[in-house]
Amino acid sequence: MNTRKVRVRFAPSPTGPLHIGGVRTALYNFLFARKHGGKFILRIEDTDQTRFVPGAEEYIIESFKWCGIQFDEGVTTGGPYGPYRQSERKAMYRKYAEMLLESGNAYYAFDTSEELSELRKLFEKKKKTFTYNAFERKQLKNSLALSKQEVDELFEKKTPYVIRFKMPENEIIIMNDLIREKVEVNTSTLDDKILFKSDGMPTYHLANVVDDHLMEISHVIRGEEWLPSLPLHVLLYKAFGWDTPEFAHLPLLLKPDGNGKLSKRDGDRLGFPVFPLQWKDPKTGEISTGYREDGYFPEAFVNMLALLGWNPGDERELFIMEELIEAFSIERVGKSGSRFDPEKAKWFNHQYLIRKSDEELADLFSPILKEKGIETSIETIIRIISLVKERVAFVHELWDQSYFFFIRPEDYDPKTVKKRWKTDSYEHISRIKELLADIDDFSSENIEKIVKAWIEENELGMGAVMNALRLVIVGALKGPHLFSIIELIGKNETLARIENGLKVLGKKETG
RNA sequence: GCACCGUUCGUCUAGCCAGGUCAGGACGCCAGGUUUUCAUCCUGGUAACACGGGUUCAAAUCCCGUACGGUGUACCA
Repeated sequence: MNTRKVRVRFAPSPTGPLHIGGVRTALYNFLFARKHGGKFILRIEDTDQTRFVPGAEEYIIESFKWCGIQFDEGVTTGGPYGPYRQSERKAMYRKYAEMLLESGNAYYAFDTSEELSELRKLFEKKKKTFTYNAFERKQLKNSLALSKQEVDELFEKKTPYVIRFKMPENEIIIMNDLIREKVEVNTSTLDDKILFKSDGMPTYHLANVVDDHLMEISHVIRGEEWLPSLPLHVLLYKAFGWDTPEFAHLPLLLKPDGNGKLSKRDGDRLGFPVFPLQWKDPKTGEISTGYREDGYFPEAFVNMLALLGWNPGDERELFIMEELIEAFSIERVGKSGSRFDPEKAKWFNHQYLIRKSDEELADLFSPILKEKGIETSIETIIRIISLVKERVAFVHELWDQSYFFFIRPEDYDPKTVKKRWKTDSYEHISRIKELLADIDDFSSENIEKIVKAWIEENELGMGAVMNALRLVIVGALKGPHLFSIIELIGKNETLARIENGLKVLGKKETG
């Protein structure tokens, strides 16, 4: 490893919402930077004007803010290496392309996109692949094949041109990757990539290498989809005479089922988000849900992503950001793609939820209650949450576990009625009603003591009586400790519910 | 097609570099326990070294091949 100051970057293209794979790449960069006391930079790679999507950059920035991933330099914060948006750096790239032209590492090419795609089709018919390489470039329209006079003529006629990298022939390039170790490739299998487009913009390859150098990036940590262009990048550094940074190519996130990498479609199909935040497509108006909107805590989301492809080497699974920074190392990132598992994502959220204080959860749950038209004190909400929070993975699921604290049952689960409302249930519950009416200390413990004593005195089955009582109080056989519910809803409500239950359920005739 | 990368329970993974473990953990699933119910929780169980060769006393671990999968192959990033 080199001993340079650690400077890493995340360099998204603002072509849409950030996919969770991208978030993970950024996260690993962030963790790596923090771990080594380095800097983390956000650079926007918007060299393709045709694919620019309004709102995408803002979306990316907001996503990281939500995740707690902070940048030390970049479009948001500025910094000494700016500008951090490639469209604003446009003027400088040409110079670098020319340096390559002068050193003989690049050349002009005048072939049009149409001509090239014709060629590709032609080759395909012959079951071959067209590659713009050392062999083919001799018969194409470029400054290597054409005479100086022909080239000058083309320039005079203002013929559009691109600048291509002159890929050397039959050289073995040996590269090192922090995750994959040695990677070898023969340059003859590569092509003369375009570095500079006819619209005056650099392609990714040129802009990326130039900016990484200028911004003194020490480690390039990016997705595995870039591994095939690593030799080009290494050759580019060499052609410029620059030191190469260290490289680490992260494995991809795969679909939960079937083959291939995780895509937006999988989320729609299987019902889980693939984006951190909700995204509305500005063109179609289509809305894709996000982890934030689905009720995930950012800590849980980050924790889940961190463990997808990386592990600490011991058996810990729950990490807050500080702990991730402490434990992270690029060497412990796996080599193979990870299937995304929505079930485990929920489990992580559950873990974070049960660790939150009742007060904090109450603050989050209050607006949901308000929306349902429930008016109650925050103290009550806190007490209810303490009773039910272990049962849920998301704040919004709290309602399903607690609505009966607020709403008197109107109907009773028919299956339970059939099974638990027995011949003498009416009698028993009527007696309990009288019993409860006389209790002054309406605490869970006291009520429980009295009711249980009564059941024992009368030698009745605990299950039979308690289930019937639960049925009239809750409306179904579910929920936390029954006496806690009774205490919370209070004496008046309890008696009213029992009365209503008796009225609706009535006496069951012996059948 | 070609190039590169990869392959341990259904899933995330430990173990591989420095060969010797009943191949460990977590999610899920199943069973039992706890409980007045449901859920939680606890305990237990389920289940994997892609295949074939080699090297070796000994291979998940080292080597070779095959299969399968992924990515790339744009004037996209």
